[in-house]
Amino acid sequence: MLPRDSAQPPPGVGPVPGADTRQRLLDAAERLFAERSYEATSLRQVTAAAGANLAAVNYHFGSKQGLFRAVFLRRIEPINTERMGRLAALEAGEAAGQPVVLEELLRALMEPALDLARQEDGRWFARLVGRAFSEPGEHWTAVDAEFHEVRSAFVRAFARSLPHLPPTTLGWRLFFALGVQCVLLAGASQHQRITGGLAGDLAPEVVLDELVAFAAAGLRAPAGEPGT
Amino acid sequence: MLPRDSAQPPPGVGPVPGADTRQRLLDAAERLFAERSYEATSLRQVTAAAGANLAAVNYHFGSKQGLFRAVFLRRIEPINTERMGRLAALEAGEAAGQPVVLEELLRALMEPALDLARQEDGRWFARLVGRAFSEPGEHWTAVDAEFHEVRSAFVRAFARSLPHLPPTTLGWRLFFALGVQCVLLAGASQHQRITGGLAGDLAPEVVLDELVAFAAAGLRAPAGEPGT
DNA sequence: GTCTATATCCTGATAGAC
DNA sequence: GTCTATCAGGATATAGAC
Repeated sequence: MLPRDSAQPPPGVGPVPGADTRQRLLDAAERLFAERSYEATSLRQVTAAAGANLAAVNYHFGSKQGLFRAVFLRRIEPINTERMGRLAALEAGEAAGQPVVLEELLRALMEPALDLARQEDGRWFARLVGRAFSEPGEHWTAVDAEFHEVRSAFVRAFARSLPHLPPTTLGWRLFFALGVQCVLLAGASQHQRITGGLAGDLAPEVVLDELVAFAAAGLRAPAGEPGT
Repeated sequence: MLPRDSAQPPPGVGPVPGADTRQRLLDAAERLFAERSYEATSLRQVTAAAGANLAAVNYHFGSKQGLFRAVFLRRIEPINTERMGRLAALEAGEAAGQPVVLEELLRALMEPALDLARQEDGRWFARLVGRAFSEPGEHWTAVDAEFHEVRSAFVRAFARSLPHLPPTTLGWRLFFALGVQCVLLAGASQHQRITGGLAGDLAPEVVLDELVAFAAAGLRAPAGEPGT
């Protein structure tokens, strides 16, 4: 009997004097899960930051994992929809005889997520989702299915775009390319520390260009590089 | 008055019937911190896995963070020593007129850590250290200083090896290159899931080659890639 | 829908006997 | 060095009044 996705108060009513508890819980949890981590964040911290009651979490989301799942689904669904739309557009052109340029495929995959990172209300989520790659925990495996469709569709598209690569090589390079994207999402704010302050800040649009250029060059690297 | 690094029982005595509690605690904590996470691991789980008493953690390491720090330092110091040694060798050749090849610089940085990942007793630590890049938490900032020396030495070497790159571009690309390494350390076991089973398993030596080839190509990508 | 109050359990840390 | 026992507090989750 949880009001999962139902019964928002009628729109256009104005400030809604305190009715959007659900929304405020999602916002607060998103920020805290990103800033600390899922395990390090307590429901007490979430409800305090949201100005809500402790019991509200269980009422609206059933459990802490349910809260995490809701935080995650709220933002990943639009992103994945946009990714699939862009991929479909590229594939339509491909069917019409226009071969897909690797850089455009990378942008179709990465730009929707990186766009979020530069919007004020999406920065926390970007940091959070960047850790999906490497952070262990049940909260992640419980939402892993949301990646499947996009992942396999893009893997197929990359395989068509790089037909000369042996499958195992392609697999590892895609792993690297997806990994760089996640690392950027998770840690862009730390890059100054990591590179020893070598680079100044870069405008976010330029960072996307850098990311795409780096990943494309890596994917296109000559195969069979000799060792030491 | 903690026996931080003192008084191991005399070597050559044999099984040491139960005297190496400290070592067993480090091993158990390393595995659990890597498998779950620092926050998700309780000291009770650690001591149970180590066959030790709960109070032993506080006796040997002072606190949970002290335990983490000890787990970390035990392995990172030899790795960083080897990295600096290899870098010094490359720089000696450089001073003698032999320019440093980018791939060799990358191998000097990455091979010591990836070697660990393929040794039975280093696999857990590899997974753990791979998350240093993106995982938040005080336990990480408390050991961050251990990276400084190696980081800045290699950043300078990369800058000399890629003199044509503007500093900001170099900064981002190094961020990406270091990020790919961490992603591989943290998630090599997950790469099958992520790439949709496209790639079979690859022998670890070959993975290093793939990583170096990918990162080198990314670092050398033509600058000023045009946007969409 | 929102609240108070509470149940149940686990957390890191410590005191002090052996 | 290792143990038992325990402290003080925080964790998730729920029951039930309003």
